Amino acid sequence: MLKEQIKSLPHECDDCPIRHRAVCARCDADDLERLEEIKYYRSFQAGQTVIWSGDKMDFVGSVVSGIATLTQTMEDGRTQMVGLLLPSDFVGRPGREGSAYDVVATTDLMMCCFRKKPFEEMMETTPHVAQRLLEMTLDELDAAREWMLVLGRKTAREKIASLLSIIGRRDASLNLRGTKGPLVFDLPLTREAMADYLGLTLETVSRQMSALKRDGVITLEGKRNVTIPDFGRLMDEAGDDSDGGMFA
Amino acid sequence: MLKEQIKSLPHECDDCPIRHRAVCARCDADDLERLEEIKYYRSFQAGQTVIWSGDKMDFVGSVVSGIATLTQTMEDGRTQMVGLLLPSDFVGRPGREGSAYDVVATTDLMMCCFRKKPFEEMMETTPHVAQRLLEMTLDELDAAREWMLVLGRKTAREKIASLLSIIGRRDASLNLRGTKGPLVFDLPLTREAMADYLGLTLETVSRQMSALKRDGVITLEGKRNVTIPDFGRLMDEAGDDSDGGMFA
DNA sequence: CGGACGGTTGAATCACGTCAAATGCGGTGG
DNA sequence: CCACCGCATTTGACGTGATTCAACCGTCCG
Repeated sequence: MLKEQIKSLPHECDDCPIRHRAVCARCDADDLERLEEIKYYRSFQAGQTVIWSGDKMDFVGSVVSGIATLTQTMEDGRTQMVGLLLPSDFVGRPGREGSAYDVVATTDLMMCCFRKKPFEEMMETTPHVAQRLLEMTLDELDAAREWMLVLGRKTAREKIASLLSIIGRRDASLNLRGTKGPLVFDLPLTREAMADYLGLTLETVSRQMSALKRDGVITLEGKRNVTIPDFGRLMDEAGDDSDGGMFA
Repeated sequence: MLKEQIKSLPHECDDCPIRHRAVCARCDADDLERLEEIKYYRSFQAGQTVIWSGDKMDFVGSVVSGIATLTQTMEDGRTQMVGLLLPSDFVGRPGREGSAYDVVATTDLMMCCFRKKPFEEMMETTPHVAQRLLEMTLDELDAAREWMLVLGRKTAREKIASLLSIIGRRDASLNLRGTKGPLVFDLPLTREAMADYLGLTLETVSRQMSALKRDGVITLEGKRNVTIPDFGRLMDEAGDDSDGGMFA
């Protein structure tokens, strides 16, 4: 798992796994050529901090593979996750010096970075990048707002079910599987990270996971491998409309 | 208060109160001319619903005056506010048919609306609008994330203090007053709306307001008029760094 | 006057947090 | 191979902050 980094040699954009979803999704060949000039790859090990809140950022970029978290921390140590960065998600904000959040690699992580200054210039001149970034930011805003409902109004059990359904759905859409039949995936988060995501303590997370298992909503193989026998059931537990909002 | 609507006759953009903050902030004379052609004004009374979640939206627009809320509701009636729309804030999402949220006028409200189709076309052709919208959306995303920390990790008392400091600060910046000396403003929200904002019950809101009053953090004149004798003290109660992040 | 509405307050309950101890597992070294 | 450690996780007992349910108040308005 340590030497995975070796295969992290620079890709060509053409065969980049996030080519069609990332901030560069709408770029044409010319745009890509310009991007190639200002881009570079960086890899991080699981647990490593990508940026500290308040630190100066001289790049922006996309998650190519792996998972990272965006967290905010209060002086007394209480922390809340405010973003979960999956492949194709964008990191950093054009037009701002420092990072507003801690960014931490949860798994081994590969990032495609762009030097910030030239990237900002490119945003002014080529519309494709800015358009796509707007679209992605609007999506993130919607996700953040859904998350606010979870944090503000759902019970612990509903929160867990919501998280599992989000990850399960996202995983299914990545792997092009439908939501019929049992859904199996690895939970890429520790109990503590789940707690930070949901505004709970890790003990409560653990208890509710056990409860969902006991009640047959989920099955666990080891601590991290989750299977969902009935996705509709999980949606009910999450308190969500179980209408067909799949593949959003 | 009913006949306020009468003075709501169409403005010229030139003397629009939100000219320099709204989505049109960066537009030049030519851009404005194009906008004028697709814009119209709509007014709403306090309590009126601007759009229901799921309804088709044939416009986007800016809040010119008054306050509106963005809320999400679960089937069983639990509701969470996910946005507080103050003058200059943008409503609606280009490239989407329906509204994802309920939008409700909290006070009497004036909106500057643009027909959606032509607005979307304009976004493609004139960069100023899209650039400004991206900037505003990124700001909203930051606000949503700060709010997530409030919802997930703060106590009831801290939540109330956070809300008061947000409204107080915003009010001070609108009226060009500093945060030195006592700060006085009208609370534009009912206890219930505050509860929906903070993920609390209205009883808890009421109790904590009383507690903050009892402890001298705030003073109330009637139910709605708040004065903050010491803003730093309020920030402490909110659990925020009381550093000088003013006028962001 | 009476009813609607927003707000306050009290008492009882409960969901979740806190504190503490136990379990299980992979890794490391003897 | 086994003893030992570190770490994530589970589980239990207990405390508490926020919700729930309910009574009550003041103001506005027909």
